[in-house]
Amino acid sequence: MRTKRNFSAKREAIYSAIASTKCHPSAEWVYDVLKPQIPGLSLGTVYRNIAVFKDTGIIRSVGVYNGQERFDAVLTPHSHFICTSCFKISDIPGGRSFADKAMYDYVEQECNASVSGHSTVFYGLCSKCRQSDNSGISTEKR
Amino acid sequence: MRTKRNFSAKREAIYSAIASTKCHPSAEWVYDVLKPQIPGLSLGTVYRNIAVFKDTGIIRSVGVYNGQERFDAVLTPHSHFICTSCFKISDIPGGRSFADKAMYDYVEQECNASVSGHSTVFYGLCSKCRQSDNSGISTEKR
DNA sequence: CTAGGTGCAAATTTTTTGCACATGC
DNA sequence: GCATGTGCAAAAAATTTGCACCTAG
Repeated sequence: MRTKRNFSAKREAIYSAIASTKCHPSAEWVYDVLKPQIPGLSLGTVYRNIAVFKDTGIIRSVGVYNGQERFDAVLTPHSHFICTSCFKISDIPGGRSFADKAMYDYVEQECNASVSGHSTVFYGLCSKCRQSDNSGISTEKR
Repeated sequence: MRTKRNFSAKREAIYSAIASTKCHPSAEWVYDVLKPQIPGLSLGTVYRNIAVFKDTGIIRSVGVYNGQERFDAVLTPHSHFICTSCFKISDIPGGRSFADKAMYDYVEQECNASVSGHSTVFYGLCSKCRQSDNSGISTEKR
């Protein structure tokens, strides 16, 4: 019954590409990174395996930014900072989650819902984008 | 110089459709709602006007869920609850923002960035989806 | 042999855009 | 007349999917 987590070599490679970077990659990023090493790799396979990982729960979606969904293999609670110019996503150190059980209870009561998670995202300009100061150019769309 | 905020009748209608609902609509929702009243309305116009509103800052994106970007005309700080099954988005009453100036400072230091905003999203199952209990079916994709 | 995994290309879906026309001032 | 707004349809872009094949066990 194999490793129980990853199966084929490609699946393994796709997961480990996601897990071994801090950039919270998109499917295309994974494909672009792996394609040189694994010439016989197709984008569809990347998407299909990412779907498997999401279902399994071994990766999470960080959200869709600039038209691409971004993923994270780190499952411990943490928050993100997202640059609105280059869409770089960074982890916020310290592992603060910005909401405790009391807040979950509050939301459950107020919304009459069952809350299973939350996410806090800070946005602004990363250091690089502040320097190259694209002030007038505005945040690119797609 | 007209009203200075909204111009054409269609633009006005599009903005007010967004502003007068609590559902945090998508472009398509706006189109579907307005189309019967304004038969000569095209989806492209809805998208173009929404882009104008975002640039102007009179609406904000709540994020992309289930493949569609959702918008909010309420600009005061507040958090959202999102049902992972039906993608209904609700405001969380109380206007809590879950992050203060101290946190902004912390993130700015740690990430070496300039932070201009943040958003907190709780997710789970809304009351309706809990009842119709789709437990096994998992959260639909597109 | 069987099931799962994959390449490939076509299809879907959402959003953007080019162009010609309309409208208000 | 001019700038802005718009319909329409085509284009883009990201993602999903059908199908045939292939390979490990």
